[in-house]
Amino acid sequence: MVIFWFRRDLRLNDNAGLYYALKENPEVQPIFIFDTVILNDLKNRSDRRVDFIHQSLQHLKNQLRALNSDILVLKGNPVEVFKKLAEDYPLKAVYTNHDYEPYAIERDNKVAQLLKSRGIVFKTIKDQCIFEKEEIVKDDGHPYTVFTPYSKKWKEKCTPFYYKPYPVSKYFDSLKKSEEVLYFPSLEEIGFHRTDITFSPPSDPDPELLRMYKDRRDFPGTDGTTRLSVHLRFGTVSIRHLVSLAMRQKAETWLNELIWREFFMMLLYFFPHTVHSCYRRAFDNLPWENDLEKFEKWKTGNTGIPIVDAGMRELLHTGYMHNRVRMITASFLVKNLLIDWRWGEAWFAQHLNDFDLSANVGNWQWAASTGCDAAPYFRIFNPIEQQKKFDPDYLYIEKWVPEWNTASYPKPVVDLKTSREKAIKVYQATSKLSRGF
DNA sequence: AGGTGCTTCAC
DNA sequence: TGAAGCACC
Repeated sequence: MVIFWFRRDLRLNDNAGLYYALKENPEVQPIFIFDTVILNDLKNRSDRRVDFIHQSLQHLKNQLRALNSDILVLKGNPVEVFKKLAEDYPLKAVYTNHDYEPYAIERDNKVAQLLKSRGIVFKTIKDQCIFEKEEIVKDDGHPYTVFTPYSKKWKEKCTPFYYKPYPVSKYFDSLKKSEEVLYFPSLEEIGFHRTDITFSPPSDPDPELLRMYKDRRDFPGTDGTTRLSVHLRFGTVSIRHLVSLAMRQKAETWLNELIWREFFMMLLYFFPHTVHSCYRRAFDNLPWENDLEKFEKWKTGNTGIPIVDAGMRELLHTGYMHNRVRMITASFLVKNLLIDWRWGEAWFAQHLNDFDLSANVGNWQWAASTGCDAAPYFRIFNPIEQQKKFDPDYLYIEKWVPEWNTASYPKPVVDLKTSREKAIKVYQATSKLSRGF
């Protein structure tokens, strides 16, 4: 028996690993494992991401049932699960797509070792990005740490070959037939509850939206973005498909966002320590104030700065936050409240439906001026100026902070002018210190 | 993927 | 009086 192991690639169409599994084997059983190593760490039993996965698995199951096949859904530590599978079935091979996060690499190494020791082939394939690992590096072989030259190389290399879809349906006959419906554990049995999230398969972004993306994407009160991030996160949409759309529509700015995603994936692969420490090591010595009361106000959207509170409330209420507002709230936490970017990163990690470790760490370090190609430390967003520019009609603020203009709305938790000046002073002192002054 | 303060120059 | 340019943070 041959297994295809779904992880963050929850789709049948244009799935590289599934394609090779089906093409190279006559009978393939798709499986998914609710990884308890990951799930046990989740604080909220009503986690929207687990619900999203559960619903997309139901969708996959329906599609597979229509093909007289099914998906085997299991729960446990994947290493243990495969140990048992190898005992129960005459396993020949396991196919899966590459996963680049530190935990995933460690887990997959263990699984590979276990399978190898039992004579089972473990085959992994690139799927979640166009270029992975060291496929885009400088001519001297070192990784890029600046986005613009990276993106230039990326675009030069990205011929249509790289975003051609894998015609998986050609080999659907290789899906293992299943007369009986396989057992599908409920969310409750996984240890979680239903939430307000609804999964539906993504549809292509409107060409008009992609055409206007450059000019409309920065306004959180209007629908100027594709809202595809959660689908990219769980692989319910194919990156090759999105890149082919971007190329066809000549949506340069939108394509750059897809490349930023791969830039951050590449950086995490080369610099896994940046999950815990600053890429620019000098800033590991920043004297954060880490005021718990201020942090609480930031988390719940009660800072007294309308655009910041709107963003934080949108996050808590929906698991989503507009990207412009992610930058504003992050800059405010780090530069105006002088709270460690890792605290903010952890909060976003806990609440963003589209949370991806590489993008979250990369963007937080960008905002904190501690990362690769980061904003210089003196580049500090003024949330009032940002609001005037990007939510001039208070559309976004009215939606999330309707009381912004009343007496019941709190006074700002810090003075923007003085906190800004303090941040510049602290950053400057820290970077000077490390240069030996 | 910025903001501030100051200068200049056109009303 | 205010937009536009610029240096610096």
